[in-house]
Formats: sequence, C-alpha cells, structure tokens
Amino acid sequence: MVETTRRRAIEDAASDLFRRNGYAATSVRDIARALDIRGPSLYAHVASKEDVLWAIVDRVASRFEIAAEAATLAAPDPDDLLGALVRAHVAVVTDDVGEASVFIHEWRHLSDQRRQTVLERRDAYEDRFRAAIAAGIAEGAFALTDPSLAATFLLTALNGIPTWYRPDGPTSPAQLADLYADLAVRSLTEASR
Amino acid sequence: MVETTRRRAIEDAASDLFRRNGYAATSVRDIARALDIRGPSLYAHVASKEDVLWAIVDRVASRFEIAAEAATLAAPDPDDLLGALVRAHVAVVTDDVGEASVFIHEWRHLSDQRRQTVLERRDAYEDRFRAAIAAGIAEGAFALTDPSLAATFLLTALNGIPTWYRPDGPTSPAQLADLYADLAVRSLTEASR
DNA sequence: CATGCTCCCTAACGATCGTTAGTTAGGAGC
DNA sequence: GCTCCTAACTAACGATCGTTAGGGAGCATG
Repeated sequence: MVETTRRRAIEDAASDLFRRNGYAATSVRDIARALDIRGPSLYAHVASKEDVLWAIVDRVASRFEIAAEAATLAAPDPDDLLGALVRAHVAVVTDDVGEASVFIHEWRHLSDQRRQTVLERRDAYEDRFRAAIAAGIAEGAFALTDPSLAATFLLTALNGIPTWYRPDGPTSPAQLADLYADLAVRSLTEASR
Repeated sequence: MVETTRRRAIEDAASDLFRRNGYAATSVRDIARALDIRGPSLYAHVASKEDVLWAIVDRVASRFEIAAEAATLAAPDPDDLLGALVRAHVAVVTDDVGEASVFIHEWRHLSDQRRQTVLERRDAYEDRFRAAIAAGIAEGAFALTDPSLAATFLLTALNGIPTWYRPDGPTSPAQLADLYADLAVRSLTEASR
C-alpha cells in the first residue's frame, strides 16, 4: 500500500537497511535481497547507490522544512513557537522513523556537493529553533541562555528519537510530541524556586 | 606525548577515522596510512579491525561508568544527583570527543556478543539517570513525568555532543557541563508560572 | 501480429576489502 | 658474534564491492 512505484519500494527497503546497518555497511545486493531480486537489477531503477541515499535524504529534508514552515505560520505568539517546532519535528520523525534516521545519520556519506547542500538546509532549519529561543528570551518567557547552544541541546535530543523510538511501542506519536514539547519548553523556562 | 605504546597510537588514529567516516567506511589501510605505514603492518599490533573498535568502545564505556559512579558517591542529595551525572557525562565526552563519538555511534558494528555486552552496560548506565529522575520526582523536586522517557531525552541530548562539540570552539568543557546541567535540571523542574 | 515498456536475469569488469605468510632491518642483552 | 625483540615490509589470498553489458520474459497498446 505504501509503495506506489518500484523506485519507492527500493528506497523504503534501503531506508530500513541503511538505518539498521549504516550506508557503508549496506551493499547494493543487500538492498536487492530485501526485495527478492538480484543486485544488478536495481540499476534499471536507480543510477547509483548514492542516488538512493540522496533521494531519501532529500525527501526527508523537505518534510522537515515543510513541517517547520507550517508550524511557524500557525504559531500564534513567540513562546508557543518553540513548542510548535518541537511538535512538528517529532511528527516528521515518527511518521517514518527509518527514513528520518537515515537523514540524520547517513548524510555524511553523500558526495561533497550534496553533503554541502544538506549542511546548508540543516543550518537554515536549525536557525528556526535558534530564532524561536532568542525571541522567547527577548520576550522574557525564557531564561537567559545561549540560544545557539540551547537549540543544539534540543535538536540533538530530537534527532536521537529514531535511535530508540519504535512505532509499536507504548508511546504514540502524539504523546511523544506533547512530552518532548513540555521537556523542551521547560528546559528554557526559569524554575519556580 | 599522548601515545605511549604503538597499540594506543593505532587506536587513536582509528578513533579519528571512525568518527569522521564511520567504522565500515574506514579501511585497515586507511588507519595505517594515518600512521605512515602499510596496512598489513598493523596486524603485528592488533588481531583484527574489530579488535581496534572493541578496545576503544570498551575503554570509553569504562570511563563513563567510573565517572558516573564517582558522581553518585559525591552527590549529597537526590536532586543534585541528576546534575552531577550530567556534568560527569559531559566531562567524559569532552575529554576525548573522538573516542566518545566512536563509542556512541559505532558499537553496532561489533560482533553479536560484544554488542550485547555494550547494550547491557549502556542499559545499566542509563538506569542511573532513570533512578536519579525518579528520586527527584518522588522528592517533589521534579515535575511529574515518565522517568524513562525523560532520561532518554537527556541522554540523547548528551550523546549528541560529539556531533557538534569542538575542543577549540568558544565553549570550555566546564562551561558546557554547567550549561547542560542547567538545561537538564530545568527540563524536569516545574515552571514558575 | 508487431512494438515498446517494465522488470528482471546471468556473467563479468576492475577495485578494494580484511587478512595471512614470509621476510628484512635495526637495536638491546648476553 | 649470537640471539631475541620490535616494527616494518612485499606479495598475495579469497571475498565482496559498485557497476556495466547484453539478453529475455510478460504485458499492454497500436
């Protein structure tokens, strides 16, 4: 049901293997085996192994960008923005943990040019978090800290989700989004005592 | 100066390469080249490529355990314990970012038995964080949340440090430990409003 | 019935992988 | 001078890597 084209089925199988064993430790023949075909047959559908990685990374990057943009537009005021960004991020990750994991961990195996592109897009994405935190501090809603370091703290926690989250576990994506948004906002909010 | 034995020099060079390119994408000849020798010469010092990875992972695991144990013994009361654990963790990571990164990311390339050992030790280590959080909640110092999920949130943030921290950057290890301990404790503390 | 499209096959290419075998050069201790 | 140790070398092993070439089966459209 999920896979509409053969190409997409290949990317899904590759996602799963890349996540479990890493890009470098996954051979083209491994991917083919998961689809019950032979290695060389893949090349009727993809140009190269790296192309498959790139397709996955590129798609997930877009998903993060679209979700963050929607959250930014929908957030009523600055100190809700950070929570909205966290929720959006969790939603993208939980929507397809395998692909998200590949995006987060395997992009460094891309060619120089593509890796550079990913770095730039990632930096722009992280800027949204830094800006949201800076706005919250300026507004007095958040405690005084380095927005850049706080953003990194939160983003690494968010990016860690694919390393442990399983869709069939006890926590639903919605619950996880709520819990992480709470932890994130609280980590920036002055304590009561 | 750092390297006392040839064996250790190999592990240091391997750490650096494993961190930058990953274990699977690093060849034995790559490691040798970093030491200005030929690939097969390495086998006078190490039994296998995996042995090098294991030596690094095992040593770092011990460092984490020792640091956490010291923090546990030194922490005066429960709600200081979490901060102490965070500080200890940051100290271990910043002490050798390369090795820490290898420990965190490359242990899955170990053989089944060794991987299992790492998993168990890691689980015991994470239990310290879960227990500290649970104790803080029981004491009323922390807000009501799932200790396990909160611990995962914090540990993934901590484990993300090697992906971005550079010793020659603007933040000192001590500063980073303080900032992260603040963020961690605050993320579990009820907001003032 | 022919054409073309999708999908997969086997065989094989050169490169590189981790590793083994056997050897050599230099220095320390008797 | 002989022995032993450390540390490196070259040559080569079988396996596997990503990829290319060339061919064939099934099916839809004209």
